[in-house]
Amino acid sequence: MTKNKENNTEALILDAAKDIFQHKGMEGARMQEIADKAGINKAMLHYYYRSKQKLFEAVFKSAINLMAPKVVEIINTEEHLFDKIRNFTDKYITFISKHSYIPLFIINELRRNPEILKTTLDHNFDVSVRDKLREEIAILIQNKEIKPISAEQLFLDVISLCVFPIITKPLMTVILDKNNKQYDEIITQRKKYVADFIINAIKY
Amino acid sequence: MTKNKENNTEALILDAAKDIFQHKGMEGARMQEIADKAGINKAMLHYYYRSKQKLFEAVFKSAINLMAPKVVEIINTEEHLFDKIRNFTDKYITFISKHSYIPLFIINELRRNPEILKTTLDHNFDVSVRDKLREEIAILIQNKEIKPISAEQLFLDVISLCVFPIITKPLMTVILDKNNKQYDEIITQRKKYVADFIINAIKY
DNA sequence: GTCTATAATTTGATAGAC
DNA sequence: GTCTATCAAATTATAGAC
Repeated sequence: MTKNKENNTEALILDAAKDIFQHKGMEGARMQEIADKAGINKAMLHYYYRSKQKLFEAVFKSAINLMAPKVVEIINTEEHLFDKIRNFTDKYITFISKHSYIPLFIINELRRNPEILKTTLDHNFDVSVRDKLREEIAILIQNKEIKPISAEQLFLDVISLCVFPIITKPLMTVILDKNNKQYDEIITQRKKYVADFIINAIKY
Repeated sequence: MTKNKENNTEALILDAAKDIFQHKGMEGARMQEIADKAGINKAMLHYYYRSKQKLFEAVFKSAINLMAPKVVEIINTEEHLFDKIRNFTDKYITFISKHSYIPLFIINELRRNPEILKTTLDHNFDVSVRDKLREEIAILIQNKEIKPISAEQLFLDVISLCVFPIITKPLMTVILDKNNKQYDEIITQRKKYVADFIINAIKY
């Protein structure tokens, strides 16, 4: 069937493009390299995606749509905040470790083009999710379960502690004088460590 | 004097190259753009630095030599750990805010070329600094002033909480629904907030 | 839909005059 | 040391056969 073949090649190209773009960025990536990785001809990239820019945008959207739901998913559960934190740090560190190139890819592209998110993220991360977290925190503060902190700062803390040590692995292995395996073990330990750290920091 | 003129043009080129490379990366930067910014001819870049790669390396070394001493400086004081943390987070967030493009520049280049640090950083961040921090933490644990934590994890915590929210500003303004000014205010508040957060997390 | 061949442009680098 | 002019290579994009 023609339709299957179309989808197959198109998906093949996108997979190859993800790999190359996410590792080398927009400027560092070469269309020829993507074609080679996909095992097809360079002309096909233009047949399906018209230009390098359009292909890149498809990859970027795919990256955003992979990452954003993971954050929302856990915030939207009905657990106690402390359980949310434990769940999130564990799952998110595992997830980011598997896709360690994606956060940097997103951060970099956003610096090049700060507008690109406005057409992509708004639907995933809408007002209700933010408000829900703010309310939950407000109640816990009232009940004196946690210290008076802002939801924004806590959100930044959680994401920072999970993501930054993973994306800076090449730097941190040198600074901390660890080999790859030793550093991976440090990251594994963080799955539990970070949750305890945060909860100790905010609880009364 | 000829010598002055030499240094002047050379420095002019390096300044322009810092600006362009640190914002656009190795592949995104254009020699022509650097020449324009320096107000001189493109041929001059090659006269002083021979190739794009060599010019880039000069910029990278300059970035490392700007960042690394700041970390060592504060760790090497004789203050109590809690004061070190307060001092460091305050000064480091201020410093990184002023040079917000440099951390990402270093992280990205290290991913492209993980070997480059071995000839640059080793002298700045040597064994004695690491050992000193480890010892100090060991003593505080023994004295039951802080919970039993590893120096490596604490180091990662401190750097992550300071740097990540700054380099992800374009992403976080959208997620948290803040404008530039509001987000800068959040970062300013972190100068005190982060220290309290960390100390609460580790103290008995 | 897929391929080969090639056009069109960009860009790092150099030659050579002053 | 500095400039103009130009080369040579790389790279995106397209034309056209099958």
